[in-house]
Amino acid sequence: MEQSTFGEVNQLGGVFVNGRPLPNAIRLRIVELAQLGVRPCDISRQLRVSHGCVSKILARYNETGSILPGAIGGSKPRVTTPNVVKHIKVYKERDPGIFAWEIRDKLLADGVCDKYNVPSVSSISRILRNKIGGGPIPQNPSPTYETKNQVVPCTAAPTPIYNQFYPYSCPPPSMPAVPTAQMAPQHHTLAPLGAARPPQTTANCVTPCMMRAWAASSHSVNDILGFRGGIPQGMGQPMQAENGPSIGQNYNMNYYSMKPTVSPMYLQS
DNA sequence: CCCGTTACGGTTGAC
DNA sequence: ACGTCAACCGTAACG
Repeated sequence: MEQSTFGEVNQLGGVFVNGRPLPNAIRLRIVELAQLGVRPCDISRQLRVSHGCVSKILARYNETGSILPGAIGGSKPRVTTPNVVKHIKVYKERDPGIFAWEIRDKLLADGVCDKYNVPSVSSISRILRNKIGGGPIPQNPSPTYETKNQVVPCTAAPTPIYNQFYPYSCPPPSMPAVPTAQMAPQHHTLAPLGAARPPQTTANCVTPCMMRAWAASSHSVNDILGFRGGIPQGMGQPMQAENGPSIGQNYNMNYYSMKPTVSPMYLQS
């Protein structure tokens, strides 16, 4: 976008792009160094990444097994699925005077939704207004009124907690002014840093990234690995899918063709 | 000195 | 087409 895409320089002399994740190669290097026993403070200095960032990336890796950043932007998955709308419609038809909060309770009671994915009262009202045409109904007497900070992790029946594919977007792992020698390619067989990581189950195992499982950003894989035709940019060697149990396994190769137009932040002006 | 946490200014993408 | 919103980002600073 703007010239700021070229990056800023932090106190350690490292280059970063404000608001954007660090390149994958550096994230990977952070984890690798940590596994070699390098202290976080030394990693920070060596890679010229703030210690807070090192701490965050390592903590996340320990927790989720993934080095990748979370999905930026987007919205949570819709809770007003056709099924939910259908039920709301039925409730409204059966009892035209029903309150939105009553519908909400009913959705819970009937098992249509659970507490995590039940629409908010305002959402229900909007559904009634927009999709059913029932006009606004009172939300008033609701003690459970909530429209904000509604956590909707999609735990309803068969919905997986984690995305099948790593959904995150990330710039390609190339970064000017960072010595590529420091990002010397490794054979990535990273083990968990701690004991907290759940075991990997299959070669295609989904790394449990709790953060944003809903945003299946279609350009994520290209972005994540910086793949253009299969060669990761900024990496000395291609990162193969079979690399280790924890770094490359989140991606489905089919993703590569989903959205050819990626935004390589570190390559564009 | 080390490191976990968080305010801040920023980007992103679905709605 | 565009604005809003809520997610995420890394840095810097604090404790």
